[in-house]
Amino acid sequence: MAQNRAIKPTESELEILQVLWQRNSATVRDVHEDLMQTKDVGYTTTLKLMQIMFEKGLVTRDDSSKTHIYQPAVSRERTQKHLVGKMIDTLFSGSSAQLVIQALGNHKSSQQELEEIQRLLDNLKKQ
Amino acid sequence: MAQNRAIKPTESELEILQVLWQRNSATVRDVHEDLMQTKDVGYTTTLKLMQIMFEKGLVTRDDSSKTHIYQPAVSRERTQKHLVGKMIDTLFSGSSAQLVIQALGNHKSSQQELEEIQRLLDNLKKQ
DNA sequence: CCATCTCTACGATTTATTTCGTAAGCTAAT
DNA sequence: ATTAGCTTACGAAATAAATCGTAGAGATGG
Repeated sequence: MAQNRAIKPTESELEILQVLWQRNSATVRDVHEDLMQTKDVGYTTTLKLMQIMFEKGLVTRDDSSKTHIYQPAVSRERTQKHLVGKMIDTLFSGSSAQLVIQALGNHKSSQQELEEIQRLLDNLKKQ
Repeated sequence: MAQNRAIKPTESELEILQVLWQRNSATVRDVHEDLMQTKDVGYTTTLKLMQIMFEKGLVTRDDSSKTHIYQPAVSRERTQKHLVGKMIDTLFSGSSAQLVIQALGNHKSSQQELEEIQRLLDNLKKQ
């Protein structure tokens, strides 16, 4: 069981995890350059955050070479599940359908994605 | 345009807004007692938070009588929209469909809600 | 009138989060 | 070997959020 901490990355940590999930593994510089495309922050800030994340167990790292290589230690799915659940609770009074409606209504999806949702919906309706 | 601040309630503020949205208007004590059902926190903490929210413009209040009466100043819908949008960005790489799938998959909805989603989906597919 | 209760205001403290400067160690190129 | 360029470690400051204690005002019931 061990690492069963509550998954609660902060905003900034989430941004970093986002990058790590995408690249699967990355150095501090990789992450930092990625982040710099959207926000302006010092290199050591990114470094520090990633060190803290390591301490918290949010990421693992390979420090066998001078430049450490980081990987996410929490899965994207589990984190999504956790945060979506929380949002449903605190913002949608527990109704996942309301969240779905909100998400579908205000943000466009491709035809293909809509099909995927349709299939899922068909399944749920059968049960 | 005036009050076009970024809507960014903190965790605790969101809990309070939740209560206010539900009741439409409430005193600090009302809110506090509601919150106490799930968390344990001092009365003055709730008071202070609500005062801060007032300063930020997240709530309005009627202070014509000694016991002030608060109301939400931001709509539930707009707040939902904002936060859902942010979540889609930072946690689902911009794919609202992924969020929908996550929400539908992990949290049960009533048959009726599924129908509502179906209708919405039909509409979207037509366009 | 007085004690008690409930409110608000407000300052202070604590805790969490983000940010960055500086130092020191490697490595590669001069 | 010296310098320039990266890298990590680490402490500390700045900012944000949450929590609470205390004081004082207004009402209420004895």
